[in-house]
Amino acid sequence: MFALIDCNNFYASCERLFNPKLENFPVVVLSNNDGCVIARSEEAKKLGIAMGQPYFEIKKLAEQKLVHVASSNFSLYGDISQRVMNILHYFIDEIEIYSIDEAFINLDQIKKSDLTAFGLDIRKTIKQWTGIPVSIGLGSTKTLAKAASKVAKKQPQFGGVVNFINNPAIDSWLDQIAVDDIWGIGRQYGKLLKSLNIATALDFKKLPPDWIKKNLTSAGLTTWQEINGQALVDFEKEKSQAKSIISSRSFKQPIRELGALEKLVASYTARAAEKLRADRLKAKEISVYIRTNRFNRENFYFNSTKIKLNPPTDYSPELITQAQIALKKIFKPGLPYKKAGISLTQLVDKNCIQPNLFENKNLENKKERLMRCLDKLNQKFGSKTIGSAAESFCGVSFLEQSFKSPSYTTDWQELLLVK
DNA sequence: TCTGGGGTCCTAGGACCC
DNA sequence: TCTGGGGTCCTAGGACCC
Repeated sequence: MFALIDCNNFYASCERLFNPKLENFPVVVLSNNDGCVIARSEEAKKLGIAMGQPYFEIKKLAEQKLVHVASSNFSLYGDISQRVMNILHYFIDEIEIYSIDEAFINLDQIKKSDLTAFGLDIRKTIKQWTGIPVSIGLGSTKTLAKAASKVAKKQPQFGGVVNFINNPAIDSWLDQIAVDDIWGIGRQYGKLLKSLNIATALDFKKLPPDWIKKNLTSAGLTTWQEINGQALVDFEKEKSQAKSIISSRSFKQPIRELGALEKLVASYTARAAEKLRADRLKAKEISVYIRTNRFNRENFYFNSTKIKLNPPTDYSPELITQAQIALKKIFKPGLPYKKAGISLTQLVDKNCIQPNLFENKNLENKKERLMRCLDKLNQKFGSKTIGSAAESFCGVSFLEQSFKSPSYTTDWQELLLVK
């Protein structure tokens, strides 16, 4: 038995915490470069603003309807997320943090007769201690718990907690959940299913498994089994080791010069390398990609290439050197590039690496100490305090964030002032 | 004019082997 | 004219998640 705790409209709710005037007003949060809408308050949803909609499409509406528009403030959201997760830990030892705004708990470890009341208690405490509203769904599988949390979010009469465990009405609720709202059914499968008149989670539940396997592959079959009450997706109490680390950005204005791209790729690589070292991993492979505007079909250019790293490394200068070599291989002069990114793949535990017979132990130790020093300085004095000259630090920002709220809880300079 | 970022998993098909 | 059978491994692309 599982419960899913899901923060409502999380980023929008975070923006409200320190700006209570926004309560009952529409709020949206934008992606990087203030490009797309990535979170909406209930009021904003009611205005018809869609998830992922480009900001320029709703700008007029937002002005007319006094929508509060916020650029994304991930240091704030990350910190509030931690506070919510800490409260869950207060109730229970083991939680599975599924995303920045969601966590599963395994109810088998709860010795309580009334699980719904337990959920209500969690919800009330999170709201009281952080100000963040959450929805909680309980189910005999993770997929059912997810579905229950959707009902909890949409049906206020349940006080934010819906229990599907031993619930005789479960099928009538599944009949009210759109098929593409099921965890594991996305846009493409949703389209396919709807074209066959399979509109709700209940319709999906009744499909023959062979058909699911054939058309939605094995992952789809797992979803079907979970909807039918067979728990296949395990509770994961330990965070699994990362398999890849990605760092990429779109540019507000297109970039044509190789030099500028080199600097950006270097800084993305430095950021990914920092994460790599924080996770005590090394990479066996680095890949780089660049692309032009994907909404301009005629002259679209995308290319990527990868380079093997032997031996595996977490040393920023080496990674940056290789990233720039890769970039030069795929760079075509004169194109208006809109995005570049790098990814580190084939990650291995840094302590489980076959050493090179001819490696210079002394030099390797020096490199490691240099990286440790770099990470410490950047931690203490702020990111990008020091770094590789290849990153330029030229002061040119390619990122636009016109509506960013202060980092109220993570930066001494930006604490909330109280009169 | 303007369109995010960071992940995981599965599968078909192509390369290779004998 | 006609051209086997049984494997493994890798990767690109496509699905999904938040």
